[in-house]
Amino acid sequence: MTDLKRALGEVVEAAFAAIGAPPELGRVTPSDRPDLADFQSNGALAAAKRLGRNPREIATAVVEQLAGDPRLAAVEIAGPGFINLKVASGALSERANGLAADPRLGAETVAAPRRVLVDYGGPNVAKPMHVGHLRASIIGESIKRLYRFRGDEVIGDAHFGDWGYQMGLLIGAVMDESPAIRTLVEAANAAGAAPADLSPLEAVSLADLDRLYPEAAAKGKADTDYRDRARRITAGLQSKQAGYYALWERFRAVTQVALERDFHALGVDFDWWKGESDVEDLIGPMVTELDAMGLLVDDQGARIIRVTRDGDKRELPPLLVVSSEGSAMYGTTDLATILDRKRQFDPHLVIYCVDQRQADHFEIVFRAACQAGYAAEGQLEHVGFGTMNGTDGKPFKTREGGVLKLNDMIEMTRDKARARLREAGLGEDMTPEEFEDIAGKVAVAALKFADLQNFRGTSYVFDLDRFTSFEGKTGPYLLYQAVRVKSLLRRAAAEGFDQGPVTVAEPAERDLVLTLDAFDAALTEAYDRYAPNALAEHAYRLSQAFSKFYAACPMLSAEPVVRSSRLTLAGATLRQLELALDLLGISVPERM
RNA sequence: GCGCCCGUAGCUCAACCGGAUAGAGCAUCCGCCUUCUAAGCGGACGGUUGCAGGUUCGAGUCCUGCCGGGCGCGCCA
Repeated sequence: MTDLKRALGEVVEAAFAAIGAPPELGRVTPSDRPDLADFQSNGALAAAKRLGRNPREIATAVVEQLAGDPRLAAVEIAGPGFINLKVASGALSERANGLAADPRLGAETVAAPRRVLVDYGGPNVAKPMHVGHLRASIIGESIKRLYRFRGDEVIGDAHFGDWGYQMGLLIGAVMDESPAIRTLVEAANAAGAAPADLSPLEAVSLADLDRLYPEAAAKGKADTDYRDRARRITAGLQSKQAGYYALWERFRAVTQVALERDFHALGVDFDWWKGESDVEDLIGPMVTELDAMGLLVDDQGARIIRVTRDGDKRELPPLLVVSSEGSAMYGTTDLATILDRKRQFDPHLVIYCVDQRQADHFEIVFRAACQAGYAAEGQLEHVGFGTMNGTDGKPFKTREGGVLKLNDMIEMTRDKARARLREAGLGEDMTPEEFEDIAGKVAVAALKFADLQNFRGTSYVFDLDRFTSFEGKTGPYLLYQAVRVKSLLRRAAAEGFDQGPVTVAEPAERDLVLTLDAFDAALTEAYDRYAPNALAEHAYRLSQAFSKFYAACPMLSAEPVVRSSRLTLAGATLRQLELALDLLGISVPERM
């Protein structure tokens, strides 16, 4: 089912072709001047330049070709040669009926589905997630849902940071603190078998790890012996010594519980919980293979891959594959992960939803992967995002200056949502469970919509009061609109009112149908540019268009034919809005 | 030093291959609830798109320089 924009585009493109102009110039876009038209084509101006003719003359010739199209109520030339198209009400009604009958509400699927892997979230073992993980989770989840909805086969991978020197540091620190654990780990290492009784490990909590890690990291920097011990432990873990491994598994387990709680609270879930540890065994053979390909170069005692290319504006650092001390580096693991994913899933596209600051790192890794033949040019995409800042414009910190834990942020937002609901006098007739459910949904909507309404590349200011406001361009406003339609439809159903064929008559109805029609264009843009904000914008516009329609066009009290037409519009709006919100990772309660 | 990103209304942000009068929300002011959830709707106010040049019929968008801000620049991840 084609939207009006594209259907009209085809007609105008054909008209351009008919007069000997490049057809692609006939592209139709929503009008910049809604007072004059619904759609416009600017191509006559460009065609005039190419053909050396007068733009208005070309526009006139094109308009003649369009004459008689029943979908067009008016075709006019304005200004220097803009072609303005006004859609006939009949065509709008027909389009509305098509949308209402379409389970996808006008959304197309991609012509050639791909296998796509979305790498997002990026939690670390032993460290609670903090606000920095929020954007990756929100944006990544939305991109995953969007790609899947458009027909691609999509895997979301949390890509756990669960390996390396940091683990060695922590194992040492935990053993220092707990003699019981030290005894257990050392015994298991000596025995070469997993401990029979794991119960002493249960004392290890995420809070302990979170407390110990910064101390251990600091000590490791200052104290050479301490660092060397951590490295030995790391090596022991990597060779899977039973005691270290058992303790590490405990780290993973306690972390995952907290991560799942946070992700669940945000409505984020993954298909894969793979981590750096999963590719550990691949690294040795991969290095051998890279060496055999002749890609590895010895440099200052390390083994590197040079990735500079002709035309680079500056010299990009090489990929450090093996450090001078013989260990694999961050980029090595990333490269091995690319190889692993190729073997496991053979993706056409891997989307890395990671902070923009890692742009250079990914460029280096991607180039190396292409050189090694682990991926083709364009198959690896770093979808970077900006930072979330405090009201002072600097990266967000707590009042004490520390990093805010994600769980605390979610809790703060929930508190705010509860307070807002109570202020509005809502929830008094609800069970505590329902109230909590709604508060949770309002909080998630507030956080996610505040994030996703901005283009991902730009940084934005975190302002909880603004995000949780029920007024204006916020998540709670969108939920309110959706809930209002639900309430209306419930009443209509209770009265036994049916939905029926749409007849577009009022201006508010025209605008609503035109907005509904723009859904696929928003999805396409969001998909092509990895830009959920295009979809967020559409959801907001749809809500606004509906709200105007709601104010201008009474339903329950209207004549039966008008009523059934408007109820169909309301129903289609609700379904498209809920769908758009779902693709943003936002779910709508039944009532508020 | 080199490189990347950013600079749009008082504030927070948009702007679809370069198109008409640069749009929303908040804030401020004025209207609208005995009728479907007013968490809403209508209206007003608010701009030399950091500055200076250039390309173009046309520039927030492309190019050059400058000013201001953020970030990154091999043995952490």
